[in-house]
Amino acid sequence: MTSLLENLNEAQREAVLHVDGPLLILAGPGSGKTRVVTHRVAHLLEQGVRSRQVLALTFTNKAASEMRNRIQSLVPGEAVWVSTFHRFGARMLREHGELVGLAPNFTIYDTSDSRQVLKRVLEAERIHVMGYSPDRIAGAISAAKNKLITADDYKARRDSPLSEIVAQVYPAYQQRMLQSAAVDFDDLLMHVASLLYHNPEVRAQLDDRFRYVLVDEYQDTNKAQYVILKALSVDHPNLAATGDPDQSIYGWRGADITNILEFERDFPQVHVVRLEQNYRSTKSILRVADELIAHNTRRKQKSLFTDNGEGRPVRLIAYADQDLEAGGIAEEIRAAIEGGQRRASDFAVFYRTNALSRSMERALRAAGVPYQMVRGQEFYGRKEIKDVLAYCQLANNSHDDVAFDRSVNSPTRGVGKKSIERLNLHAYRYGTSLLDAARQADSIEGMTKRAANSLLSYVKLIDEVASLASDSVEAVIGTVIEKSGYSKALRESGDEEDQSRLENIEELLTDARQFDEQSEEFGDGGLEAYLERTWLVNETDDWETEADKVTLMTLHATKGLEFPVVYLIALEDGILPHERSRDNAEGLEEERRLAFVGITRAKEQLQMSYVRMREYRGQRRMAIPSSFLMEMPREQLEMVDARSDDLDFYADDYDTYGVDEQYEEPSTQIDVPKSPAPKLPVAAGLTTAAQLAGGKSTKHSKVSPDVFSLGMTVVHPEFGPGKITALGGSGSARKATVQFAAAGERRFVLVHSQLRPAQG
DNA sequence: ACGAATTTGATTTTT
DNA sequence: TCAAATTCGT
Repeated sequence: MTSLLENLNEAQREAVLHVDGPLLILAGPGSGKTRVVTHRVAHLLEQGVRSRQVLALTFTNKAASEMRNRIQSLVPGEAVWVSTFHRFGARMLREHGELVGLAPNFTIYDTSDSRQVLKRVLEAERIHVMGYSPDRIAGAISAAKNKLITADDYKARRDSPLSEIVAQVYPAYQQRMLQSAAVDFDDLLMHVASLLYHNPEVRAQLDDRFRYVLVDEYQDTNKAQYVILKALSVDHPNLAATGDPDQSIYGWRGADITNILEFERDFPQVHVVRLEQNYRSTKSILRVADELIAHNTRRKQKSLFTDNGEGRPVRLIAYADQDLEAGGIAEEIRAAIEGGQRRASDFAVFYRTNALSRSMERALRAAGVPYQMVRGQEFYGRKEIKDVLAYCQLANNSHDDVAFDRSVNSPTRGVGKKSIERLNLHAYRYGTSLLDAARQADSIEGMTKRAANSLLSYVKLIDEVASLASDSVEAVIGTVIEKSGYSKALRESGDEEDQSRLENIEELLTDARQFDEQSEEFGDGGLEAYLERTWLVNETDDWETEADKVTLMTLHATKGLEFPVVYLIALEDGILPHERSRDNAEGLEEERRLAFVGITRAKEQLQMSYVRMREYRGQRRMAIPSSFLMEMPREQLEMVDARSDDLDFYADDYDTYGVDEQYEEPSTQIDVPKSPAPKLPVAAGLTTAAQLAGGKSTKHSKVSPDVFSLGMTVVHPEFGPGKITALGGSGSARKATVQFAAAGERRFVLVHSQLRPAQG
């Protein structure tokens, strides 16, 4: 009991001790929010609240699993339900979906799947799109759903041609989705909100079941999420929201900052706690952030403070162009690493748009500095993975026409465009699914004998897969891969790319096996559960945090993270307030928050920069410094003009921040290296061929994933000796990237790999 | 049905 | 500029 409150400040303690009634935790950056939330859950359980009655909702899987783990370590053995909003929505719809006309075995379409459906509908309904792209139309539908405007409620506005299109296509799209027993991401929330609204008994039942609801990042909730939360907090109004209006950066995705601004109005008896002490950044960094964000109007007054040291002044540099900017930063990072003051992983470079990473990447590569980009390329989104999963989806839900489309002719089996067209017509005419239409392939007019036969054997395969559904997922996917001829086609292809596709498919099989093992232990397995995971959990959720590499990412991706040294680049008009956002006040404020979020990620050092000339879409253009720079305490910034050649930034001996080691800064020149810097010794420490010999004998002995560490020399029976260059995840999810002497770089899921530490 | 050629259009992207 | 998406040609 006492231990729970140890090392908490006054405000944190207040939040942790709050039990009944609504609670709003306004948590500034670096204020120990997660600690407060997890400790509060532990405290609730100590007060006799049953763990089944607690529901914690997050936006990302990463946040959910972090919270889950931290609660677990505080109160072992207690099963609190921590979930993303969308997974929660999916779970509710599996139970109560019939109330909104949804079959329980529904499929969840990702963005590209639902875009596919939309295009179909636009075509089938012969809707004049008047030059609006499907993406644009989909965006409008999504926005409507986020605002909880249903297809029936949607009304076209006279002044908006786009809304006229939406008014036509939205109902048709929604009908098509329901027919296919499918939902898109937005539906997961909208359907739940709607069923809670229309079914008072269900609402009451769930309100009772989830007595204590916690929400993370409340500033990012949209209307649908707001309504869900509200509905779960009528009879038991114990909603605890944590968030920070100043970090609301997803307005463009439907997040409504009003939710957090008006929480107190929505829940009159709310207890408000402000977490204002920052444990992350130096005073100078915090001051810059604070002064900038003070220019926003839609916010809650907070006064951030820190006991940390003053630290170095925040630097603002003007470079001549982007290559000098990137080169200067890369060189500085290289020097700090080489001088031993910093590790590569201490550094992060943030930018507004992905396109800005290019020059930075080039410069880092030239300087021989290892880096990683947090990318959006997700494992389950890869073509081959989606292809294989489509068979499973269809076996699970025979109405899933998108899955049919995707799988019916991949690998190619002689069912071409013409046959599909006839099939479509038939299905449309008789109102059946494509799969059911295919069952009657031989009686469809115009269908060639060849195509009909192919279709019938395809249907047979799907039926067989469906009959396996109660088996292990591994068996299901294994069957698909073999009997569909998918792996055969890849094996026989000479294409290099197909080779890696094959590997990915094998990784999928491994992933399925891992899922089977886990569900054996904890229950809740089966094909549908597995599919749901592929739809709602993407692999980028655990990127390699342990890798000793410089991190490059967009500002949006930085939320929740921190780095000792941060470079914020391209602070230019039209880029950081982005040109598409700066016209309206609302948009401009969000851009400012984006800058605020970026700045407050920095622990010890922050450098902001802009250039005078930027190459943009092929055009060289004069760049104007961001207006945000004028809103910062300029007299406290260390301003540097990189035109002068002999600058010595660290000539003065600044107070170094806080408890940290006082390190010596190299006196770095800002001018760009004239010749490429020497490459890092990547292959250093590799095992010799002699050490390899013993490797194979360890092949089947189990090794705990925890024995592996960064930089460790390892041996693989197939690929030989290598060195671990990156590590991520923990337990059975622990993954490693290995640089092999002979076989290049490869990634492994450690529990399943044959990777072993090298002996000797 | 595939690869080449060309057209287009271009923030951010938790799910 | 440049990459993705569509169309074209075989």
